[in-house]
Amino acid sequence: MLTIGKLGEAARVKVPTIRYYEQIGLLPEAERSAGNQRLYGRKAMERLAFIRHARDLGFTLEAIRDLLSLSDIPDQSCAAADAIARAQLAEVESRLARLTALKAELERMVVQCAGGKIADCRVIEVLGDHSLCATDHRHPETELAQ
Amino acid sequence: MLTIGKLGEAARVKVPTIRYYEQIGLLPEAERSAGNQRLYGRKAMERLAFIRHARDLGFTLEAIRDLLSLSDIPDQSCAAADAIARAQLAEVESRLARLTALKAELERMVVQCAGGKIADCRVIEVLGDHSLCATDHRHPETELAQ
DNA sequence: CCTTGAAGCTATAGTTGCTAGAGACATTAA
DNA sequence: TTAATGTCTCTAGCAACTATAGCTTCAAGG
Ligand SMILES: [Zn+2]
Ligand SMILES: [Zn+2]
Ligand SMILES: [Zn+2]
Ligand SMILES: [Zn+2]
Repeated sequence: MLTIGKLGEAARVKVPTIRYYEQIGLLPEAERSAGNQRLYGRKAMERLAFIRHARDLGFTLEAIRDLLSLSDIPDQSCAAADAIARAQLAEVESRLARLTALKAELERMVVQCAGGKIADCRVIEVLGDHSLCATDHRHPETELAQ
Repeated sequence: MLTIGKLGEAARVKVPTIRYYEQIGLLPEAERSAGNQRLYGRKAMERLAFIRHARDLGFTLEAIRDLLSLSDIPDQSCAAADAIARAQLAEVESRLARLTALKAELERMVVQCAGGKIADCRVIEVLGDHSLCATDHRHPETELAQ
């Protein structure tokens, strides 16, 4: 059995994050030692590794919650799990598209500035006027974090 | 003079967001009508458009605050502004690199799954074991939102 | 002139996914 | 034994908004 610190080390997850996952019900309540400290076995370790890996791949905690529920029913079809992964892929692709446009605009701005005074700075100028942009990079609707 | 609603419409910024920007000091306190409602002129409009455009390009509010301060001193060198833009470009490039790796892993997962039962699902399997991944896509350090 | 509905006001709390602190108890090594 | 580290709970904070509640103000129609 591992203490929370050892578990965090093993899974490369910070201790408060583990407690947070327990608090929101993503990890089950841990066993406790005589002195009330959390103790973890191999199952908890695997579950945490799954969460960590899915987070590294950009899945939200909600998606991970669903994936974990699904993974508990081995006999069921994996269509739902695959759908979550495909949705995540689509999300990543849309962010990629957006970031690619941003990169182009930022490069243009930076390259075009001759580096004189603020009054003539192309960076400031472009930021004040989207019509100087080459692409329409604007926020389409709600695109969230990561 | 525009009411907050008209300003928001014109700049495509939601009304509560405008009030929020004022609250955090990104926009100056607006003039008020006899009935205590905010009124905006062309200068406020331009400032808000600048903020909105910079946000669309992924700049943080902190960076925008600095850019706005700089833009108020037309005689000074634009080196600092250019540096902020270059830092933002670097940030976008690093996010792009990470997302590109994520996309590859997600595609691999989704393609490899034959679509049977959860017990045999490649998506679930890979999420549980990073060593099945082709690249090291893991969170390097602190990479923030957008 | 009056009413109704939309738009505005303030203040507070919620979102996501953590992270940081305070103050108390537990465990471990010297 | 004592000091250092680890763990406990609870609360608050981060970015950048968004949503709600309960009010006041305004513009248009009858
Ligand atoms: Zn410049
Ligand atoms: Zn633009
Ligand atoms: Zn599958
Ligand atoms: Zn992996």
